[in-house]
Amino acid sequence: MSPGPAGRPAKRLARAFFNRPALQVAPELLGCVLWHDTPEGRVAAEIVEVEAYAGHTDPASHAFRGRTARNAVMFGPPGHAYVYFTYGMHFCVNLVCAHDGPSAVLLRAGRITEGAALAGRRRAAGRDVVVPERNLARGPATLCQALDIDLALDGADVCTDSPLQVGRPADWTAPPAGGISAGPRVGISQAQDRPWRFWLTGERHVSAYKAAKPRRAAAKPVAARGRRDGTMHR
DNA sequence: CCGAAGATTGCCT
DNA sequence: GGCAATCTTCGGG
Repeated sequence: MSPGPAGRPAKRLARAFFNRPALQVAPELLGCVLWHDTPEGRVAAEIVEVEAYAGHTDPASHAFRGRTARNAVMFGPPGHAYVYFTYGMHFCVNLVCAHDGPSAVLLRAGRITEGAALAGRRRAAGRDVVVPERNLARGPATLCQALDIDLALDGADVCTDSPLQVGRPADWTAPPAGGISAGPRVGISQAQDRPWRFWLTGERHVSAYKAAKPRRAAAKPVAARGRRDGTMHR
């Protein structure tokens, strides 16, 4: 038993919990609590929305095309955090599942249960705004910002002592009282038909669904490409 | 080496 | 609803 967030004792999830297919683990993470201890304090969140990503059989998975420097953690043992950087400014966090995948569960949204003031400061990030409680961790990148999760935690073992922990509250039940919903994953352009996104039905902290929309290619500059010396060509 | 897309977010119209 | 921001990663030539 590890000390969970104040007022809501949580038992740390064992490695065996993660040593299963992501599709099986994903819905069971709903209602569990993720927390990150930093010098500033602790921020904890109840997980309300997740997505499962399989390995070789899932074109939407980062691991689909094999191991690279970025996704290396997904190819390692279960129970570790796979954190990646995307869109030039955002982080997303996954929990690695069964080794024979590789597979992982993306944590998409949470309800802050401890450290809301700190989370709010991080989310405001210098802007002169007050982030509504509902939006503190409503989306994979905002969840990471609220909990200060970045590449320093890539590979962190959440099943042993690490600043990042995941626990199951003492009052956790499966299925949750309100039920679980499933639907297509957000923001992907491959395998959009697989209903591998899971969320707590009716939970207000679940992110708003946005279908993947291909971005128009950036307009090419009028100046010719491939010539930096001003040479014109036709 | 270069180009294009990306498991997104937030501001603007 | 459209799209800019911002840069890493990856695949193709």
